[in-house]
Amino acid sequence: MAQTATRFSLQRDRMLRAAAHCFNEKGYSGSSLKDVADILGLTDAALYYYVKNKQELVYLCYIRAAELGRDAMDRAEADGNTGLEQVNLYLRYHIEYMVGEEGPIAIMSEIPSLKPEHREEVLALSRAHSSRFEAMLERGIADGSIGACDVRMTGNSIMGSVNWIPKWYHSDTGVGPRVIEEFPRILSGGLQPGLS
Amino acid sequence: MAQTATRFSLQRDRMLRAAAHCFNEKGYSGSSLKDVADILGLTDAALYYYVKNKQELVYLCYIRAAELGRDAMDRAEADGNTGLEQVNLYLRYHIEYMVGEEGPIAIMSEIPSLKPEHREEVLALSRAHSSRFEAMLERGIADGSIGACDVRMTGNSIMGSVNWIPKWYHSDTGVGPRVIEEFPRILSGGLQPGLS
DNA sequence: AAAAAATTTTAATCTAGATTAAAATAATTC
DNA sequence: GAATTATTTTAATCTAGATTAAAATTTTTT
Repeated sequence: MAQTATRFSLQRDRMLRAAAHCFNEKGYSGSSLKDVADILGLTDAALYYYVKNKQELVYLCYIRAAELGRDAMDRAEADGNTGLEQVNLYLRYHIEYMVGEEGPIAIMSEIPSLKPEHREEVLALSRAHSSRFEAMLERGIADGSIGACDVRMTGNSIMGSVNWIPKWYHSDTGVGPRVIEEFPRILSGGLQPGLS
Repeated sequence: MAQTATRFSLQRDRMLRAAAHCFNEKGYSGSSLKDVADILGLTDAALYYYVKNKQELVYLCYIRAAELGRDAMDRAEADGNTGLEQVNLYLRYHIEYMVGEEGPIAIMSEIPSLKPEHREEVLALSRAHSSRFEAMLERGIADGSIGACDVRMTGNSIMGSVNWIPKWYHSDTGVGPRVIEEFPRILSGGLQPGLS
């Protein structure tokens, strides 16, 4: 999965996680390169050794986010049998990435402000991800593990919920890593009583 | 609800909606005052007649968002009987605001980059809103309309989903206003089959 | 441990876009 | 319709923070 980890690629990866942290916290504009550099104990200028400019930094964060999302999806499809199982596994794996060692993962909230080529590329990845998720839902409907629903909207709804996690999850505040267990249940189980 | 609508307050309201549109679309940084002004057919400098600076513009957008959210909550508590009914009504009302005449409503994604006083004020409103929603869930658990769950996390989960709506909802693309009907059902119904 | 390559810093610039002040126009009041 | 008040524009500034180039340091290679 990871191409031979050189000093360079490792440091760059740390950088992407630091950037994701800042962007999730204070937004793209709100985060200066100095904010990111501070986390790494570097000077802002040093970041330019790893990326061409700030634009590219967000872009790379988004690519990284897309890759991890895809990875979670791949694993879920491999490991789950029914559509519902796959959905639950996907959620679990993706959330594990978000709140675990690999995290934080950047929220793709500013795709429109990327430059055209980058925007198109990220959008394509993002759409592909949504499509795969919708396909999972359809699979579940077909095999009877999921009730009939508008997969487009259900997908949007669940993905939105997932995307927002970094906004309220901070390992420090009481919530802790039980998200990993709870979250898939909440989303796929709904609020109905008597089903737990 | 609306204090006597003067020319000034009407124009300012238009301005807040234009700003919300830009911010939701391209983020705070990504949106220049010129972007906002263009929507209104004004010059960027003209905006300063209505707000002190860009900071205050976001701040006001967030206050407006909080007020509309509170309003939806008030109405839901008044109109619904069981906890589940209230939750569903709240979702419906809030989403109606988002996608209807009052919309768009700014996504509060950059609270941390507000200046301290503003940040505290908005955070307080935001927390109050979450608390009320959690209280609704507890009410539902108590009256048996909602199954036992971690209200904190369930609240975060559902609110996240709602907050993300403006990211994918655009009246132009196929989705259309059926969100209003579908969304509450998806969130409170979950994916289980045989319950529709 | 000297030489070469990789990484980081220092110290400038450079720039988009926020902000301001004064002038111009439009709306309202008398 | 003249005077007053409200709104908008024009034309400058002003500034944070991105970017760059050259020098300094650290790491790796031989």
